[in-house]
Amino acid sequence: MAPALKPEARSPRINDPEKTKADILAVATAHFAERGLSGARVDEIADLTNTSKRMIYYYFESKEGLYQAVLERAYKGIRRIETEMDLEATSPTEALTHIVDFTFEYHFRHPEFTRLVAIENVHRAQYIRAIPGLREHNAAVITTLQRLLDRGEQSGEFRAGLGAVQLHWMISAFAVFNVSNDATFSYLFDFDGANPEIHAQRKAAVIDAVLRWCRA
Amino acid sequence: MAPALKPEARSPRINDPEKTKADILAVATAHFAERGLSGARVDEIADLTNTSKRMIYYYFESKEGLYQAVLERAYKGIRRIETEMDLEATSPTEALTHIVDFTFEYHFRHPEFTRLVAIENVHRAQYIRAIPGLREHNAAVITTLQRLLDRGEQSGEFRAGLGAVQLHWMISAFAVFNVSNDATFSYLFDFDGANPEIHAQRKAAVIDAVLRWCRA
Amino acid sequence: MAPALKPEARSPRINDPEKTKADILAVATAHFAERGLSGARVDEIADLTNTSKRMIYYYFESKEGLYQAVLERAYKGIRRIETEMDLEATSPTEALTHIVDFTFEYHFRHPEFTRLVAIENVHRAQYIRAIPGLREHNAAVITTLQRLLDRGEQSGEFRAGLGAVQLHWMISAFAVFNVSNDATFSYLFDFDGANPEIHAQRKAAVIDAVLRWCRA
Amino acid sequence: MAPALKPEARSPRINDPEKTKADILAVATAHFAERGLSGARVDEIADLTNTSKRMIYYYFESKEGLYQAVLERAYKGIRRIETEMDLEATSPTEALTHIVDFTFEYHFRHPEFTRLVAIENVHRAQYIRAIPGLREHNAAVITTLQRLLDRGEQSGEFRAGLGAVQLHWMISAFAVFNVSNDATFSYLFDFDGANPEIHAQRKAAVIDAVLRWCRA
DNA sequence: TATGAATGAGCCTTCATTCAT
DNA sequence: TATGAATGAAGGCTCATTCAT
Repeated sequence: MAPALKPEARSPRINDPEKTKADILAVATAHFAERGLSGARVDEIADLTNTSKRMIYYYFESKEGLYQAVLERAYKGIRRIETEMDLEATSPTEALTHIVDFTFEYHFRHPEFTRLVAIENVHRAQYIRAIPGLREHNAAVITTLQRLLDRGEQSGEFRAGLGAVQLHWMISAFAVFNVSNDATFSYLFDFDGANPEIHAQRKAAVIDAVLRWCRA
Repeated sequence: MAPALKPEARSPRINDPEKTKADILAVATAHFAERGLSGARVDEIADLTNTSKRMIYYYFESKEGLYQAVLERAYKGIRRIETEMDLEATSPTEALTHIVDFTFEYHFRHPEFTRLVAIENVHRAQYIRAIPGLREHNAAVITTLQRLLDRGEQSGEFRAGLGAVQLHWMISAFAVFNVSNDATFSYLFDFDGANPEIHAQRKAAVIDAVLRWCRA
Repeated sequence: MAPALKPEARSPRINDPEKTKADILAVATAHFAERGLSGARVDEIADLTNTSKRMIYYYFESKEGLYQAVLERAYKGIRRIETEMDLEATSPTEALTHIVDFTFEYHFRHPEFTRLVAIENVHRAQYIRAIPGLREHNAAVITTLQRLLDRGEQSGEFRAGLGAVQLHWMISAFAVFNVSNDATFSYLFDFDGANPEIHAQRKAAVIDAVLRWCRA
Repeated sequence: MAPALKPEARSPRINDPEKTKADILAVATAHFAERGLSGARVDEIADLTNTSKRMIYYYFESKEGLYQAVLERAYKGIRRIETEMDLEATSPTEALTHIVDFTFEYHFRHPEFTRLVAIENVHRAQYIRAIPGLREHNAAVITTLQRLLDRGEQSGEFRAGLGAVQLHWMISAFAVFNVSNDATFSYLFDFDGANPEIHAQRKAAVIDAVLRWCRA
């Protein structure tokens, strides 16, 4: 009988489910963000992982299951941070400035998230529908903004009749487009969004635009 | 015995290169916009065509060649119409309103174009680089906007120091995001961008935001 | 009605059957010799031709028909020159030297012919069987050699019992192997057969070997 | 109801990498030798195998990768046997006789090897360049022959000034040509190399020719 | 829990050849 | 005689997934 190989001689064996899953998710997030759902390759993801391809199927059942898990984790990221913002302490204008700044920066610093959202839109939001609790959370964002608009209206800083959803839409448009369309835009207009100076200018313009839209 | 099929009933033999190419391009545009580059299937495109799969390779050499041709045609569409706008005849404010309105509507009515741009961004603008003359045209858009900003500054309607590229960026952000992220946004916020009323409101808000950003 | 294009404006039109065929054959010879029968591409041959692909089928019926025509022309080349040799005028040893020298040089200077023969052997001599009169000619070569061996035996220069076919086989082995296996041999032994000095030495060795084999 | 197939009756699942690879290599060797690189069909090879086409790509990556592996294995065959010859024990003449005989027979009994070499030459030795250690081994053959020539010169059996590479070239020419050009030669001269009597005669002539060339 | 081996279905592409003019 | 357009069949290769251990 052939003697069994010593564990040390074999490829690293993790044997910690949570770690294994986290490892796969991290790799898959980068890969899906880079290549899209159909462009991604399960083999490539597995190769970049500390585990084998089989484990992907063991934990996530299918390529699409993995993609869904990736989406879920990505949305959890922005959710967690959003809820940490303290907006009540400052003036409405300051709070709004903070929100726009934060949103813009978050997308800029998490391009994988922004790209995943773009990819998910190519698939007509087919997969986020399976993520539980997602809509509920986002309702919370709207509530927050509505409260802010109300406060601003009362203080006389903001004009009346503004919709919280429309405001969120506007802020999102800027934050998302900045990342998701940077490739074509910076190519077509020699206007590199990754350049720190341009980034700062653009963010200032965006904050300015939102404030002007809200101001009384 | 089965009677011989009439020529018209058989798989049509076109023998008109332009027609054949146009047919393929039309089908491919819809298909790529729907599925993305990697998600698209050459077989499916061919099946929806009046010709065979072989002709796709005859005229476009590869799946990517076809995709590039689709992109080129799509960009030509918005280019042609843009150059037809007469902006000199009206006041700066009216002209700007017209531009924003038009851009917003164009993307809304040509979701395939907008989706193709999103898809191309997933691929880091890799394929539009091969389209000749694209950047030159877009430089023209900037020139047009700059002239408009200048006129507005002289007439006292617009404030000084605004950048034409930044303005174009802003308008594009709204027009593109409105279509490309509609799936996730309308799902998450029950806010259907295809609804005519919502569409009108949103367009008004967008025009408003741009004008307020420019106004002196 | 669209006016007909002037002849000058179109791609060169030969309209001389013999010239067209010769053009195709020349291109095809080089191509088949380079790539083999299955490796050759009708499209590539057509592209290198002054005519169109359709003409290949018009004159040669099929890829294999063209290949056969190429083989036939190649064999005609060596046949014509062989019959021009005057071997009767000189001594048997001189005549044999001349034959070996000539055969060795002919193959060396017509590598396409030698390569075509190698390719035809890969196909188990399947296509030369269709060339009329080929075997008859080669019988002539044997007759010539037999006469030479007889003369040599009578003059006492050559030993008795040598077979003309075996002699031809030997000479052919050297002449053919020198070209057809040069690629592997020169790679494996750093022994470039195309180098003039090596070529001369090798030819001398070959002539020497044949003469020693025949000598009484 | 149809009874379930016994495992043995189903498409065999080997699960033994070495066996699977060996199976593929054996089939592919015969197929490539028969059809050439471009003429070979991966599907056909797969069909003759105990595994599926997919496994060919699993182990050999591509058709060319398989072809390379086939070449490597074929060259290893002749290498192994060559090194087993004991040449030091006998007289130079006997040793040389043995080498020529052995080489001639080896090629004759392994026509696939000889044909593969011919095919590789059609491809200008493009693929053997990737086989590691091949040239080093062949250098060994030359060393062996040189030692033999030296011994023969000292014993007075061989003449001086003979080159080992040229000697190897000559022996190879006979051994290779005998197989690789048998199809055309035996067709053209009604001289079937596979006939045992002719084979024996020819081998004798070849040994004779080589010895006469070397003899003092 | 973990893995290397194995696979069927299907994808992109190419090829020799023919049709319409 | 000549040509560009068109094509069915097949070829090489890849993919997500499952099996045996």
